[in-house]
Amino acid sequence: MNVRCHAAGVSPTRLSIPPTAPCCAPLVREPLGAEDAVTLARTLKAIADPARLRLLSLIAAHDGGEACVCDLTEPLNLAQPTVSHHLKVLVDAGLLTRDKRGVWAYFTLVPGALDAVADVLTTRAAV
Amino acid sequence: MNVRCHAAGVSPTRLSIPPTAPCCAPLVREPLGAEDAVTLARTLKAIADPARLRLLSLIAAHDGGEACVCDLTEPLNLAQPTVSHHLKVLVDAGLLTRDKRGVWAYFTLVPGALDAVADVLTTRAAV
DNA sequence: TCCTCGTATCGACGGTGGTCGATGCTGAGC
DNA sequence: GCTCAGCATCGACCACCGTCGATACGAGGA
Repeated sequence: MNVRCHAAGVSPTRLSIPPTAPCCAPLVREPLGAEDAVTLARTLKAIADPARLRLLSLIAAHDGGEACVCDLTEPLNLAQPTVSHHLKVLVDAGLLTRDKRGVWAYFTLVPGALDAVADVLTTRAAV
Repeated sequence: MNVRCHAAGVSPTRLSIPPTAPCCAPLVREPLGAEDAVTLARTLKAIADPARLRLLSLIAAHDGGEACVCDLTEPLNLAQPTVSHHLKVLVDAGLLTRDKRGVWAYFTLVPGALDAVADVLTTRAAV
């Protein structure tokens, strides 16, 4: 039903995004400052929702690592405004990029964004 | 002011806790199921708060990797019931352990709990 | 026993967040 | 021009969450 979304098949413009550093130093190395805590919490709040976690997962697993809203509404069983709202939250958090091509809006994971969050949470020594 | 908290100096009982696996497979490998998403989101919601992030950080950086409520109230500039509430949330999420010795309650990071969350978020190949 | 201290629980308040229907906007096609 | 499809925004509703004062509980000491 959503096949035609990708039938358009415009060649995607690959933009190189510098790996985002959402915050600060590893959580367990030194006491977290108040401001850093707010910043990191803001990013984590964006991920800490079942719908948004599934959105990230669905987009990552989708063909080409990108998906439009019409691909995501059905598997999440949510209304279109709700999905659009969640996607906006993820974009504002720097975890997704929106690429509007024609009528469709394609969303892609920002490379390194999730990893940066994971690094802050890791208690093991960094690579 | 809080020095006497640790003046008691009871030898801590080191309990070996099996590394907790909060959820599931890496987020970006395969579409996340609805139930797994709820589970993971519950854990992330516990971390996605400035006060709780600082609590985790303060406890990790504290002497012996443990701290009591009286150590945490002042640096967070929060009332004691609020700190106690946040600690309860973290304990319920499996991120902290409460060890009540006498009048004081000592909190410790659950080893591997944060790492498990980080692993799910990581997009890189696991070690 | 009574008192004190550290902590947990309760109740209430205000703020925030997830959800949806209705509506507006913008390309694509006729 | 008009219409339609895909998406964003708005407004409203309801639930949940963070915070605090008041209070209860339990252990230690006088």
